[in-house]
Amino acid sequence: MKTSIKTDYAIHSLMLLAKNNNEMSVNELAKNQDISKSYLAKVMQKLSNANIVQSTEGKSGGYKLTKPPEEISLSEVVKIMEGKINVFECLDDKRNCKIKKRCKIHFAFKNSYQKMLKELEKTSIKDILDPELKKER
Amino acid sequence: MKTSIKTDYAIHSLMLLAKNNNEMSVNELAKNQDISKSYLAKVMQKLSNANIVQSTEGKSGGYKLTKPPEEISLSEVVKIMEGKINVFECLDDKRNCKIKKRCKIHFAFKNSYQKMLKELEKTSIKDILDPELKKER
DNA sequence: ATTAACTTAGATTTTTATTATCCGCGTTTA
DNA sequence: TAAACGCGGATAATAAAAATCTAAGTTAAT
Repeated sequence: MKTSIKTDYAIHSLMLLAKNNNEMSVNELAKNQDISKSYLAKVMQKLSNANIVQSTEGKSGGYKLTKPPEEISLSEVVKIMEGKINVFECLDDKRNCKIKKRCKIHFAFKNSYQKMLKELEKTSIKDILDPELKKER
Repeated sequence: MKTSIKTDYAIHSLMLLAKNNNEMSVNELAKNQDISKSYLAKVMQKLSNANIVQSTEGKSGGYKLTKPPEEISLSEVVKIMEGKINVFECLDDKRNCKIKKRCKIHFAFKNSYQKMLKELEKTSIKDILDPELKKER
């Protein structure tokens, strides 16, 4: 059980946008992280659709945050990037669990996932903007 | 982000063992759930190695619980079946995150996963043994 | 003692999901 | 009007998960 690399890309891209007050293009973001540009483009699209970043099209376009980094929690990012999550198999429709609504396994896993998100709410993009690096210089 | 089907198989098998006080073979367990026998065999092996069930070999062998179902939490099962979990990609070594120990992302995700497990500790195999079915009859 | 039903463990294959790439289009700036 | 960008769909490559296969060792009954 792990998060997709998309969540990783998203978090690090948001961090870059937070550091750089300016707009950044996918190209810049990808180069900065040394990752696939076209894949990152998808990630940025998702963030854009979720209104966590704003895009400007055309030449010299790019992305910028729609709100200050302290207002973007990891929970929010995870929810956007991981999409509809089925922490327990039973939660999606592969096994046709007939008592889904009353299923206690379902209930327990759903709750536990909520607790996870709740914990992630405590940390914002600003919080993780490595202040330790500054200290070390 | 979701748990593997192995966790699903494990939980349901433990439930079956809890209901059936007797030993059950992989064959019986698989038929009962209508799933792959040889794959379930792997799952049961893991549970056996983790000492959550006990196996007896040879003809008329099978598995039984090593402790009462109220003492087996979903947290325990998840930990066994999902193995070393990387809720955040950064936690494993794909990206060579140099500051792992001090990384705040790492820290946040680790914590959130702990919260998830803690919540799952509250529910035991006994708890999910569908008492609602009994009520409805 | 031999057979049948079982667990164990490794190796291999199949299937599915994730990650990455590609392409054509619409938009903006120089 | 060309260059640099975002958008979104389609497709390909890769990796991981799930399933299957095989051979061995164990026990109980015949």
